[in-house]
Amino acid sequence: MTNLRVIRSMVSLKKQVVESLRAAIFEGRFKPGDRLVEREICELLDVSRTLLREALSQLEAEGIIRIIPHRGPIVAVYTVEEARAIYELRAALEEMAGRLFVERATDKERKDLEVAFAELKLAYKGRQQRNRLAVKSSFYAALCAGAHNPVLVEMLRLIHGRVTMLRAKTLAQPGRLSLSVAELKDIVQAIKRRDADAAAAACRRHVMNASAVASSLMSDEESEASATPKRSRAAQGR
Amino acid sequence: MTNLRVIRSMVSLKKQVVESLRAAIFEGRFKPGDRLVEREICELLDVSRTLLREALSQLEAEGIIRIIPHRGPIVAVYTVEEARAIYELRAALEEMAGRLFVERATDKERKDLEVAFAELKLAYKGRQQRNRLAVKSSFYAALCAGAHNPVLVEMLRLIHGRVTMLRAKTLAQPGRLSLSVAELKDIVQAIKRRDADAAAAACRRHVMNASAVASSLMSDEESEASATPKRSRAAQGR
DNA sequence: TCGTGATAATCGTCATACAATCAGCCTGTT
DNA sequence: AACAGGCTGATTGTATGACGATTATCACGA
Repeated sequence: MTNLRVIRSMVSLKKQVVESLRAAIFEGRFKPGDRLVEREICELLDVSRTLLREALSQLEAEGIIRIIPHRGPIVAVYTVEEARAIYELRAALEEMAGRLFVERATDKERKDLEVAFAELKLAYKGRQQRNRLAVKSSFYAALCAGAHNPVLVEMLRLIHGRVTMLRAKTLAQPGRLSLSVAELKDIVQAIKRRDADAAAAACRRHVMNASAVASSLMSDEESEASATPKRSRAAQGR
Repeated sequence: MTNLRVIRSMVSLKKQVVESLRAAIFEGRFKPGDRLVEREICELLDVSRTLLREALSQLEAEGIIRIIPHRGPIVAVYTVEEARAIYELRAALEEMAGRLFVERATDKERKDLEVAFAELKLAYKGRQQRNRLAVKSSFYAALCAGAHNPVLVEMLRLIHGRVTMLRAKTLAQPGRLSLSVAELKDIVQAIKRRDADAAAAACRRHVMNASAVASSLMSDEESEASATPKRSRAAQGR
């Protein structure tokens, strides 16, 4: 059954714009707090303001930018406490995913997960940063697929977006890599044993470790920021 | 400290449009599957298509409408299995909220919750449907406030939106009311005892009961719907 | 130094336009 | 009668340009 379909992937320009902006932000080409002036971005992407604004609306709904009335969109800035909240929720959701996977995944899905993990283990030995993100993301995709809960997957997508932004700095933490692989291995093994509680616990542990690293980094940076005389920010009326 | 602020409730027209549409859908003025033709809605709300489309984008992100390429937006239709997924996630989130409330709520927040529950108990004795929704929503608001996790609250908002749509039919289920109050009472009491596990369990139980009712109703309706041949809508202009 | 007003930059919203696509109808052919 | 194909109208996707409203900037005078 070869795929005869015509390209037809006219993915509606708008989606292209959304993805392009999201990618740009995740890659750090726009940093938290940066203003995204509409006309500039229009020229950059070569689309109309109408369309761009629709895309920005969507990104705001995803929580990766904030649109301040009459000032325009800025890349979202998370406070330490929001970061904690994000990881806390992520822990709950991934715990749930791990448990559901054990309860519901088909044999094929279990196989897929193991394959994804094998690839991940391999990629983490190498040195390419790029590859790692892709591989990790496909590991998560496999985990999500086995949970058989589309709404959970949707929420995890949102949360992972926010985590990606937080991780902008956390990345490339020395020693964290091998630890991370070990944690994921725990998950995979618990799943293999069909031990739902252990899988859930392993998922939660993995997130909480990541959270600990991230939040220690963030608080460093925060204190350093508050020590630096920062340009005064306009009061946001309450 | 009187409030001198000028009205300034220029809540950005766009937000008004979003809220107006959301309310209309929740009230059942548009039903799942209905097409939302852009120009008609424009006239209805007396706003430009530009603005309307931004609002629709946002509603799509919230998951209460779906935009089908080149066919336009329709009110979201959930399958039985999506409904199950929604309640499943809601259970997990509210369980989390209940637990966090016990762990973190201030005395004032605990008091607020009890007040909200008292009002709810009262309102459920009365006969006004309207009031009940408002009161229940403020009960949840109190619960969320004490959890001290803004991201959780955000996700719960999304989920509750979907539940509201599912509940369009589930509502006014006889006997469910007093049961529901009893379940909420369990939550409040567990919280009063500062028993996090019990509070979490009570929250989960409450959602799972609601889920059971909803899904039995839905499956009834589903079988009936598949038996009835759907009618096509006729064009009115002649 | 501090207000204060003028000025520029940017956003919020609108009206309009047009190509691309979809849905239903018509028609001609078999 | 059935059906392929084409025509037409409705609707969406995207672009353009405009204009008032609001915020930010900055120079200027008390």
